[in-house]
Amino acid sequence: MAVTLADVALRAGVSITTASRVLARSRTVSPGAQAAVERAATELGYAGNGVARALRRQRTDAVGMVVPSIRNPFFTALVDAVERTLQTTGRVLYLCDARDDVEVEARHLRSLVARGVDGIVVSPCADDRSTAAVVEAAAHVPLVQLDRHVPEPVADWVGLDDRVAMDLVVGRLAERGVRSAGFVTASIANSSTRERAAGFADACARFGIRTDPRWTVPAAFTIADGVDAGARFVELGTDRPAAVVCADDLLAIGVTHALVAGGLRIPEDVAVTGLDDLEFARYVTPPLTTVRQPTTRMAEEVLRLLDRAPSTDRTPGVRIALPPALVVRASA
Amino acid sequence: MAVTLADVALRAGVSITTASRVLARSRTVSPGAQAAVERAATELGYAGNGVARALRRQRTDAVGMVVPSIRNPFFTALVDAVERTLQTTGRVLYLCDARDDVEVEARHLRSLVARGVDGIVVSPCADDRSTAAVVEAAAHVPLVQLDRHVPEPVADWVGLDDRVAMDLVVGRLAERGVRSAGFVTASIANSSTRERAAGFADACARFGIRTDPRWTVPAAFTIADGVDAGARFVELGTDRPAAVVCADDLLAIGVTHALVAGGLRIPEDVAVTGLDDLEFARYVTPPLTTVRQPTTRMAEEVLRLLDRAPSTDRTPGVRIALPPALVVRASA
DNA sequence: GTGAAAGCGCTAACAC
DNA sequence: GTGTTAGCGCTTTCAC
Repeated sequence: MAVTLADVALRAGVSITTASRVLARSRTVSPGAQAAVERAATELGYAGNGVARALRRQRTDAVGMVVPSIRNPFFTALVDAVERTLQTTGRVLYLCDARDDVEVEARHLRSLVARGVDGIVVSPCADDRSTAAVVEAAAHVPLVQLDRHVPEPVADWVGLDDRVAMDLVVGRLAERGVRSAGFVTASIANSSTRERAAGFADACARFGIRTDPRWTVPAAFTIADGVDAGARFVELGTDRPAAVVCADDLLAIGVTHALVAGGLRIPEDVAVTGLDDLEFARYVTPPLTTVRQPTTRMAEEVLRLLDRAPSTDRTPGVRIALPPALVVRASA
Repeated sequence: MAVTLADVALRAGVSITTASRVLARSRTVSPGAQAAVERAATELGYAGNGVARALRRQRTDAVGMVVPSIRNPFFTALVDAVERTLQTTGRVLYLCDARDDVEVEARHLRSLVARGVDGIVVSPCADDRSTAAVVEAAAHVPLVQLDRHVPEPVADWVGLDDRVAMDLVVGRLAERGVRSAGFVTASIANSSTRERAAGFADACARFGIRTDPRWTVPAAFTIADGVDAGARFVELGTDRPAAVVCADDLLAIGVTHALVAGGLRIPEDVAVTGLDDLEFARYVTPPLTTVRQPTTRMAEEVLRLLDRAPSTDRTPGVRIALPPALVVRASA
């Protein structure tokens, strides 16, 4: 059996309460008792029981995070930022990977709630199909959405201003004299894909850039799907647009790969843009012109919202859209 | 306040015990009571309290995992594999990122132990400096090391047969007629770096490939450090080796980038090899020749060891080295 | 088949 | 400053 507070107290010759007080630093204790308890604890290898502690205190000092896919470097960057920020408050982060599956996502959400985390940060993998689970979780514990969000304003959200992002990208293309552009995105319905598609269309209209339904290629947020999409543009021959705007960097990396394989020069024959600014973006050939997401800033805002006292104005559905920054490299 | 079992029982008109039996499916209950409890539970939105449950049952059905860096795609691939395997047993995985910091690693390990996870999977970021924390955690809960391991045989380990991996890579180079090779690795002391360096040296000796201290470049497991290392080889001019063997794919990607930027042709002027077979490895220019780690197999073995009944022969320090597979692409 | 009661290990009143 | 007492919400004997 694991050693308990009672064991420590017994050995130190004090009451359980006193032992608790020194080990949890909750109140001042006489130097003698202090020393005795500490000594007994180390001698016994006392590790504490966080489960009992959590049950009694009704809090765990842990926050849960659920991301659509841990294989997507953008989300790991986000996780990294959240962890780093969280660490300053002495809490730990439990990360769960939904693996792009709403069922798995729902399971993780329920599990985190049941485990009594003090808060949840989630990027719901799919719009409406994620809604029920997010609403359910939000009913039990403070929850804020990061990057993606479900349609209804059931919980706060922090993410990128996708409209501005698309504006920056398309504006850059216009500046280069591009007059026609295609769009590659993930076909799954979620807030990111929707906003970016709409933003792309608007921006093209504004800058007088021609678009065409045949140039809108649905995929998933993976390099492999980007390769497939890129191949489609190669097949198009001279009917292809002067640029391909991608909804994220993974797709752009794949598209780039396929276009180059198809013998096209980037950006001379086709310009390519991404979105995220992954670390890899600068190491592909040619280096990717993209838009950077302010992940650190996002993490800070998310935790600020999460820690908002429940008493203060809990207007649910606060939306914080952070501004992106254009990163010009060689691809466009 | 959250709704408890008592609330459900009250509303269903049964005892707490009966409600518990229905909700935990622990014993058969009369159909009437069964229905009443289930109805009351949904009406009240009962979510259960995993903390109380865990305290009483002395288990959490959760396993913790600590990786050196979530920014390294190899570890996320590993996490993915472990999660996928774990899911089949109905348990959840809590992932912690040590961010290459032994202090953070130790904190996470302690936190997981205190939180009563049923098991821990850890890839210790640094050899000896990780030992104390790993030993401490292993003393409290079943623990197995994955990929990296601390020097002492304090806990089981599952990983790659690094010697064989280096043999495959160097053998491939020899096959191509390479007669001299440099080595780029992370300078931090851990089992992976040590084994791979030794394996490289041995294999070169066996295949009659010349090495040189000046060609051994220490770095960290990042693309950026690979770029720096690659630049060093460019500076070497004609003194450079005919091949650069990298201890992982991130380094190889960076080295490739720098060599190309330096005007060298790969593999004609310099061959480059990696290790891991990240998804990204096939999309760099030129596609990377590397060695694949059997992540799925690793995950299975890790969980098998973790779930070994404590009663059975607990010979600590079982080491399972899985065989790698050479993946030949254009870079070597 | 059902319920009363004990208790997992800890913290927080509340006395002293 | 210290200890006694009463739970946190649940599962599990043990009677009925």
